[in-house]
Amino acid sequence: MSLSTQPIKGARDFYPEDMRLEKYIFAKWREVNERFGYEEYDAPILEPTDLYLSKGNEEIVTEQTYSFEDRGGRKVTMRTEMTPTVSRMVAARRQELAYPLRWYSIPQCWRYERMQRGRGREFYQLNVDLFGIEGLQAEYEIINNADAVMQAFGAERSMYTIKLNSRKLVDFVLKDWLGLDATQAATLTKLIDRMAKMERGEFLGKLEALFSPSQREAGAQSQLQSFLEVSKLEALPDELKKRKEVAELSALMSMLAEDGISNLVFDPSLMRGFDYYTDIVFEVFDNDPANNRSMFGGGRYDGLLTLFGAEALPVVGYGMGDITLANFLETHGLLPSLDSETSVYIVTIGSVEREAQKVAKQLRDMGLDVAIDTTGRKPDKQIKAAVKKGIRYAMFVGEKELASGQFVMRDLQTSQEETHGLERLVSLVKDYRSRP
RNA sequence: GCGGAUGUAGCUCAGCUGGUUAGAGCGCUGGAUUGUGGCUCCGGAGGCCGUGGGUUCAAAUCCCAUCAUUCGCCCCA
Repeated sequence: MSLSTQPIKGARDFYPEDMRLEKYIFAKWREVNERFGYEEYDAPILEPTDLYLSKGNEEIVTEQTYSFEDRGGRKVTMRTEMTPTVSRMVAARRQELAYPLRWYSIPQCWRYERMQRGRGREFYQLNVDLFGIEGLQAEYEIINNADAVMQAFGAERSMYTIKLNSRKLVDFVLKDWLGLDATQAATLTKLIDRMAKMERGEFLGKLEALFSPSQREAGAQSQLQSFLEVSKLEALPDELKKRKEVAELSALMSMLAEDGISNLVFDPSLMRGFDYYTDIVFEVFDNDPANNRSMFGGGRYDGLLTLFGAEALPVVGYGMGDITLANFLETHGLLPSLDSETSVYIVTIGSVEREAQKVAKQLRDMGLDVAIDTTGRKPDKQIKAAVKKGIRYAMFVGEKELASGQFVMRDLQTSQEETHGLERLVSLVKDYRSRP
C-alpha cells in the first residue's frame, strides 16, 4: 500500500504556478494596504481554545474547528479567523499603542467545514482593521480600502456591489418598532439572513409562525415587510427615516459616492451572521449571475476588547478570502498570466558548463534571476523545459558566444532574438521586468 | 450530519446488455534534427479498471460493502 499523494482534505498544495497567483494576490493586498497607511502584523496559527469559546458558540468550536490538546495538556485551536487574535494583541498593549491603529494581516486560517465550491478547510484571508475611531470616518476609510483592493485587481464597479446596513437600525426595528423579545429577534435575524435563499412563500410562512397572535394583530408582519422591501434609504417608513442610524448611513453613502464608489446599495436584510458586529456592516457581492454571492464583508465591532478585561475600543474592519477572490477574478477574466520568478534560463550548447556557470554568476551579480541548464541535453529539450517553467528568456551559451562575448537571447513568448553583450542583455530583461 | 453524481494511464475520458493479451486524445520520453520550443513523421514507457467481498465457466462491466473525489442541503465566525 503506497502513501497518498493528496494533500489533506480541504487543503491545497501550492505548486510553483499556483504559488505565483497566490503571491500576486498577496502583493496587491499589501500594496493597497500600505498605500492606505496600514502596517502588517502576524501571530501564531494556534490560539487557546478559550479565545473562540467566548460567546457561547461551543458548537461552532467543537464541530467546525481543528482543536486538540497539546503535550502540555493545553487546549488549542487552529485560528479560524483573525479578529479574536488581533483583539487579543491590541488588548495586551492597549496602553502603549499609538492610536488610531491601522493594521492588516494575511493569516492562513483553518475551519473544519463540509466541502463545497469556493469553500475549503484552509484559506488565506486579508484582514484589515482600524482601531480607535468612533465616527463615520472609520467606515468611510475601511470601505474605501476594500473598494481600492477590488480596483487593484482590475475589477470594474459594474462587476460587484457593496451592500450596507446598520445593525443598530435592525435592532431598533425588531425590538422597539415591532416589539419582539430577544429570542424572537435572534431567530428572525437568522431567518432574514437566509431570506434570499428561500422561496418567498416559505419565508412568509416562517415569518408568520414567528410572531405571537397579538403581534400579528398589531400588523408586525406587514411592518417588517415594509422595512425589508426597501432598497433606498429615502423609501423607509417615516418613523425609521428620522432615526440617527439612517442619517449616518446616508452620510456615509454620500461620502463614498463622492469618491466615485457608485455601486453602493442599502440592504436592510444584510445581517452578516449573528456575531460581534455592533453597528454599520457591509458586504461585497459578485454581480455575475454565475457566481452571484457574497464575497466578503465587514463592519464595526466595538465591544471585543472587553473580553480581555480592557475597555471597549471602537474598531471597523473587514476580511477577504483568497479563494473567493480568485473565483471572482476567474469569473470576470481578471486572472493575470504570470511568468516565472526566474527571468533567464541559460541553455548550454556543448561542454561549456564551467564557462556558462561563470556567465550565470555575472548575470546574477548584475541583478538578474538566472537558472542554468547543465543537463547536457540538446538545446530543444532545454528550451522546452524553460517554456514549461514559464521563464521568459532563454540565453544561449556555446563556444561561439564565449569567444565573442556576444550572447543570443531569445524571448520565448515572442520568439524574438537579440544578440548583445551581457550588460545590454541585462538592461533589456530589467526593462521588461519593471513594466507594470 | 443528510442527499445526488463520479472513481479505468500523469490529465481528459471511451469501453454497448459480462466473453481472449484493456483503448483513444493530450502529456511524458527517444529519434528524424550532437546550435534553437510550439508544426510534422516514426518509435517507447506508463494500468492490482479506487479497495474488499459476492454472483458466474468467465467481472473494468452485475450485486453488496467500504473509501475517496465532487455538487447541493444544514452551517458559515
